[in-house]
Amino acid sequence: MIEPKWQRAWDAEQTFRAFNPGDSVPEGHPFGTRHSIAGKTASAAALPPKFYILDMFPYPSGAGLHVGHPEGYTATDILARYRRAKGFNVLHPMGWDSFGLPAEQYAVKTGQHPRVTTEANIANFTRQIKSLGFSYDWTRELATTDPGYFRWTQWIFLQVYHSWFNPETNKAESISTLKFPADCTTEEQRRAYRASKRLAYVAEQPVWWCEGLGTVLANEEVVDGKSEVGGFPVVRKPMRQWVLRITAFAERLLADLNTIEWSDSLKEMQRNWIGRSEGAEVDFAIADCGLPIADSKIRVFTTRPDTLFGATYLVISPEHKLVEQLTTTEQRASVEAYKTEVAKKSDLERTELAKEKTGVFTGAYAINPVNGERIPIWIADYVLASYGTGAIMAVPGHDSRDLEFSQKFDLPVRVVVQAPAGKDSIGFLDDGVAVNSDFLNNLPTAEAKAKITAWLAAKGLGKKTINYKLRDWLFSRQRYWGEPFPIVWRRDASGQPYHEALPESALPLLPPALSDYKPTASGEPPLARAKDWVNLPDGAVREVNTMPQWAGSCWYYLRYLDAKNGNAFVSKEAESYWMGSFSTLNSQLSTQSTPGVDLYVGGTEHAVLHLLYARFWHKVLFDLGHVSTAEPFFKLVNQGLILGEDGQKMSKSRGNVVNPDDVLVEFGADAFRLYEMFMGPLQDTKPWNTRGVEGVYRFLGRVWRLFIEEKSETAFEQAQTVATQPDADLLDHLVMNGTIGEVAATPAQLKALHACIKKVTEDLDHLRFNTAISAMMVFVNEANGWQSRPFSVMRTFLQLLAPFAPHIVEELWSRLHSTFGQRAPSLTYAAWPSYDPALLVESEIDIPVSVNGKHRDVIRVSADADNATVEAAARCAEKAQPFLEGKTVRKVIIVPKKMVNIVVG
RNA sequence: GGGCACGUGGCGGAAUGGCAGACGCGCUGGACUUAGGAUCCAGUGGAGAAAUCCUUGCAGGUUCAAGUCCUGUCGUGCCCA
Repeated sequence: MIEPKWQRAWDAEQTFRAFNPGDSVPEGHPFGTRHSIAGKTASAAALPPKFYILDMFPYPSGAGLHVGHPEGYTATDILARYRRAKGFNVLHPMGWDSFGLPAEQYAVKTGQHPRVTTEANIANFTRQIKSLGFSYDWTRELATTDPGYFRWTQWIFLQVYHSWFNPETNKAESISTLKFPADCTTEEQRRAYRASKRLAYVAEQPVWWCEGLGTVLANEEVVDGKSEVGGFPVVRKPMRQWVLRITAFAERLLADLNTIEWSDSLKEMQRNWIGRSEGAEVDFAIADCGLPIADSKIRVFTTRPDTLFGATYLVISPEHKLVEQLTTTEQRASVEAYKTEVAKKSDLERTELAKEKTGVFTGAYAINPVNGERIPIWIADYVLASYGTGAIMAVPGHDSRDLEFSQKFDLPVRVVVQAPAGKDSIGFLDDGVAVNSDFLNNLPTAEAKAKITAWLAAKGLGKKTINYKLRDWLFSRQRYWGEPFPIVWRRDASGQPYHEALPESALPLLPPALSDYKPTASGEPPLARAKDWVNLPDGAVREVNTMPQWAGSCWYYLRYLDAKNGNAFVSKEAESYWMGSFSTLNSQLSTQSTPGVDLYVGGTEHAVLHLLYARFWHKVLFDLGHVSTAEPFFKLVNQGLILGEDGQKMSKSRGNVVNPDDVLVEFGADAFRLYEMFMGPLQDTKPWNTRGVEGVYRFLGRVWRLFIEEKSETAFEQAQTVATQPDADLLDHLVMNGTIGEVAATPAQLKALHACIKKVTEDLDHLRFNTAISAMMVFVNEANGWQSRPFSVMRTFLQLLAPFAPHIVEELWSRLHSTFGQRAPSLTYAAWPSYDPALLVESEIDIPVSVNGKHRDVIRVSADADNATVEAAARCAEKAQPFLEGKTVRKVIIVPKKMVNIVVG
């Protein structure tokens, strides 16, 4: 009853609305009152420092919220409320990542438009989230499926499309700054040249093709080489796809990790994903054996050019473009058979899961450039076409995969790196000393690398190269429920197709209405079914792929800044206020705002892809001058997973899923929030325990009874039982606890309060919610024993609890003030209490006494006692005597106010 | 196989190198009560009657002092191969 009452009050007042520069603040809004701008237009200078605290927005699934979602949301909500009380202008928004596969699959099955499903799910999520009392500014709510939103997703795609990466400036620039090479003279050539340089380009990329279903499948739809639906075989097949040139930004994505406050493990994951490795490209000539390409070369990438003398064969990927020409007549059949086999496997199966190496000899030979040796060329699936040059030199002596392969196929192994004494040189992977390597002999690995690289470069046989594991971003999907590309295809004079961007005025480009959401029989995406939509009157044909779900989530944090803007994805003023560097105004505040999103909280499942893609788009927007920071998220925290009561991951099949709705019915939102935070550190994985909820529920009960007379509580409950429906008037039965009065606080009471203020404040600054709550429990346990409870002390305590349990505190706060004839000020914008260190000082302190490091006794001394006094007291400590008798004191260590250690011999 | 993180009561978890186990759950006893699965009070790492001894996965090391720092080892989790 209390919770809906206050949720309605917050809604009516728009308590948590964040104001942009230029907004007019309504008369009487508590934020305006606090900062003296009520009834005025808020200029950036008049607004207090900003604090942007962001949750990863959810995909509104049909299953509704589970207890994992609100963990992060509760943490951010507590911090948002805390920051408001500290005087910041807090931006704390929520929205929906609403494009996605489940709604589309449901549409395929039932014919129901995904928008209908999506809207119903959003309504359910909204209800659930609102019932938890989170202080979101709902005026900024957004959904990626809203045309007013994806219009700008499409617009940003056009910015990417119209840009190229200039290696000289190391930045994205407008395609108009791209200079054409001299031999680009015709319009067709220039168009093709630009197309080859754009940040959004078209390429043939391997995708899962399922003949049985006549469609392309996503990775997660393929299980054990078969389609998840129907169990039909699938193969990898190259298809025309849109790709974004994220690899051009690899170096900056790597370097700028050093400018942001993310956990080390998260940064490490991003670094691993980008996978920078320094090495060399080396050209191997193909030995003349009657093949038509005797003058061609095979270029390999290696991180260990120093082992070149140990290369005893080459391996190229089965998809390598020279395979066809290299294969001899005798080997053709086995090579073809192998290629068919490999086409069924994913990259993961080929590299990580492969227990046994497979491969086939092509029949061809290459020449090792350092020693002229003829070495065989094999194809094997452990070499991927997409990494490096799609070919490697195999050094079985010093590479574990090459070693395995050579053992299986009986290929020669040569040691070229000497392992330190005691270790076997065969299979030695670390740095050592070069041997059997002619002019590299006796050089340590690092020097050998440098020397051979220089040697290769001088001879024109190779060069130093930096390679990244990061691939360009495959950006098109063969789906209905995603953003259509604002792109059309035309044909030039010679009949060659080319792509062209739609003008901005054509946005938003809406998907066509369909009655059937399946891909077409010929394997084209569902959009191809809408012939009227696809074929334009002037003969142009629309792109029928759609964007991936990542597109909408790549920039949503920017749209929140100015969610209703119809003229721009975000206004300059809003962007620079919320994302820009902190202002020097209001410098009296100890904690400054940071550039970008001040705090971003979400699960680890997005540690790589979402965060990398969003950083990439942000950098493009930054280069093009649309945003003012190079990085979007300054500080990022991953909340830990919440497991089921059985300690297992929550899942429907295990039947251990906890539904927040059920917990709310029994214990209420405040207890739920409090428990989510009390379970343990935010970042840790921890199991749910319903008994624990009862614990914090009892705590809230104790808080309630500190303030409310127990007899009136009983009267209220009886009236409630009689009442036919919940009625807020019943709350009038409640009477304030008579122990609370406007009396002076005793030193002990002040000390309890100020110790609590100190602990809660410091813990909130470090995201230590669990210990903050325990500090409040300590306070309540103590206040429970007080005969007289001063109004001022109890009032301040409520402020500390308010961010955690806002509903019950609002109720107590308003009752407390009205009981003492005061009008309750806004709890949300009441200034956060500060503590007085002087009140925490003890006149006498307990100091532990150890003998030889073992704890023996505790002495009580005056807090300002000097070392000599403390030592004298320690030597007399009763329980220490048996350990001192008959011994010589060699040394006495005194850490002032901490401890005494007597060393005896 | 490599990298990173983490191992503390029956459980979740606290501890700037300085009294290990805060706070909560559970458990034990008591009070109040028609009732207690409400509330309040007391106790609760292990052994022991007690003094006292033992105790932070295991084995070493540094230090006056180690859950905390270092080395090795075992186990768990995550990421990468």
